[in-house]
Amino acid sequence: MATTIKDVARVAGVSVATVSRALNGRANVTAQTRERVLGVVAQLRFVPSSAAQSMITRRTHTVGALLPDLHGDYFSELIRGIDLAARARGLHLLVSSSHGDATEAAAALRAMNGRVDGLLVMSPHASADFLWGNVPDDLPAVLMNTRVADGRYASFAIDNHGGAFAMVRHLVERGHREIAFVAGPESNFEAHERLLGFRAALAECLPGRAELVLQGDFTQASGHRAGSQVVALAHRPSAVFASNDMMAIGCLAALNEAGLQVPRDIALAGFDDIPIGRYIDPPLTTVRARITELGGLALERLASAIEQRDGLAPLHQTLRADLIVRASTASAPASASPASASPAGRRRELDPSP
Amino acid sequence: MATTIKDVARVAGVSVATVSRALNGRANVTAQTRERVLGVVAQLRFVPSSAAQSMITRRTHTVGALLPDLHGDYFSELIRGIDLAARARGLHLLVSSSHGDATEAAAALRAMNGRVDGLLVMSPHASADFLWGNVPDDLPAVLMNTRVADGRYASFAIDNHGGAFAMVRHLVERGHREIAFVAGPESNFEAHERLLGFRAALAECLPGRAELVLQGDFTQASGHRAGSQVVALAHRPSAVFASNDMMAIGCLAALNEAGLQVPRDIALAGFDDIPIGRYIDPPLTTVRARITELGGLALERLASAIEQRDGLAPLHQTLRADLIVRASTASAPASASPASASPAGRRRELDPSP
DNA sequence: GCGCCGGATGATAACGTTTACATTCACCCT
DNA sequence: AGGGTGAATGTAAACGTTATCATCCGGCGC
Repeated sequence: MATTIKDVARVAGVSVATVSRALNGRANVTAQTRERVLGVVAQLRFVPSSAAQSMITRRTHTVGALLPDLHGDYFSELIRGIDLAARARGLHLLVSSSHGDATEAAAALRAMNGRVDGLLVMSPHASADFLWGNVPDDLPAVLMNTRVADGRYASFAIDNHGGAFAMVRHLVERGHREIAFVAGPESNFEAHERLLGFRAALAECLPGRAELVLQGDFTQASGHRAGSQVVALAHRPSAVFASNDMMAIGCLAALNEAGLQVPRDIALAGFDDIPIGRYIDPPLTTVRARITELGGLALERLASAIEQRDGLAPLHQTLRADLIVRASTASAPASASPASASPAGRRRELDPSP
Repeated sequence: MATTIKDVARVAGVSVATVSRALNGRANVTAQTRERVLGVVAQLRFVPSSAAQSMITRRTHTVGALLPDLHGDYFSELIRGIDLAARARGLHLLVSSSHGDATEAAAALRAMNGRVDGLLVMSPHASADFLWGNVPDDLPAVLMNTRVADGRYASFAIDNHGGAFAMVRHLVERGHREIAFVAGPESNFEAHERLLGFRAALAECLPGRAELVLQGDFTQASGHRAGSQVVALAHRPSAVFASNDMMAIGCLAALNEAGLQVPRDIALAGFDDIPIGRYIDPPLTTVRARITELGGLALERLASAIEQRDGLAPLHQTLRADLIVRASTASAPASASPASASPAGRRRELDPSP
């Protein structure tokens, strides 16, 4: 039987109201009384029941994060960004992930109801209807990397399209004309955007070329398979652009196993800029998706939506995705004329930030 | 103003007690009544207030996880293991991490009070006193990879000592006589255990040799620094054993930059078996720390402690850490005689599991 | 035919806070 | 001097559930 505010009141010789006021730092309590109360609180090791508190204040000081998965550096960084921001705001973080289908995601969403003051949603299942059906109207929510763009929710996204576009342009500038693209899972919004960016760039930079798209699912294993497929092609492309770093790394392994050297024999690029990317050999050219920042921004946004219920405008913000050129696309292919050595306005590997 | 159980009762024309019974699947409710109630519940989109529920039942159906950090694959896998097991048990997961010092960790611990039914603790600050002072006596807790071994809490740990020992033995069998060890942060319990395992193996397999220990902090960057130090050594060791994979990968980059080839010029080994390890070039010999499993087991254990309050015996369980031999330690150093080609009882890279 | 039994349901008291409102009391102003 | 003022504190009503006990009612045994 845990100690309650009544025990504190009794021992301190005051009423429960005074204890509550002293604890919550209300003004109208004598310094002397407050001190006595706080002393008793410490002595009894009293901790207010957050259930009772949130029942009456309707605040849980907790936000929920609905994630599709937890595999790999990507989500680890995302959670880290969210957690950091949440801690700074004094909010707790309830995570829920690994739900295979929409039904499971809906159940997870519903189960969070009442436990959280707001919701951070990153889910391939997050259609507008889905959210509307499972999130109470008055619960603030912020979307991350989803296709939902109606006016109801604020949302943040990486510029997947622009990033993919920039990467293709970079490869073309390096002299590549045959670029294989390793796609992510078809149902995934980000994967789709990256594919569209690839296509758009292809249409603009290499008009008329047939596109070479290999199917992957964002896992290293699928990248490895794609790499093997590339090796087996009769007419081998001079560059492979994997739509995330994990697949690029899997692909690299397959290429190496086949005796191909990157970038001498074939160029390789990824997407995300996961920390590991700069430590593999060769360091991976990629697109920096600032995922930690994405998580942090989304949480900040959610926090202010929670604080001032009236609600800010449900703005959609896209985070720039910068091209990071490293050694894996270093030299032009033998068949092509060397491109300009160092295009301006391109980011080199200078910054020490993770 | 959310709908409450009273609204449901009013609309369904029954008492709140009956609604509660119908919702909780109690036996003594007519099928007809239950159906009507459930119909109204669906119609009103009623969701019970978990605050009110947990206030009276004293159950939150939530467990808290206190982690030291969230960087990298290690924690990502740990959280995944915990989340998977929690979902299977119908428990929610409240994560808290990134607390630099003991004071912050204590605050995090205290803030979880009342929000969770149990605690999963992995913290370098988790001394016995620390826990005793900040965790209520009646709150079940399970420790992971900590030095606390008194009888109060159940705990799980990776066999860091045994894993490090096995790795050194493997390297010695491969003919290595000069093995550099890249240590983790000094305050970290796991890092310490791995160092002790290294020392013990050295004492047994290469008695009389001076040990070569480089300081690291489990980050890739520190591994890179250690690699540079190794390169600069007048008398270069024939193998580097980094006490986690991330440092090994950083180290690999430094070795490559210096023109050294692994394993031809120098052997390299890590610890943890993070997923990325098998996709780098060369694939990394390492020790498999089954972290996902660790998280899952710890949660299972906590869940049963929560269910039957009487409390199981506070047993301590150590998870075997298997040696995984890959290419990064493939060939014997030029100076040594080739060891037996394939020592029995050693694990080869066969299994497809992550 | 009457009392009893047991299953369904209702009324209501918890649970531990916060907060609106009431009370007390010292002090000050006219 | 007397009433008004305002700060400190107390009282009690919420909050939305669950659980305990009471009540009701039909059926059944004697």
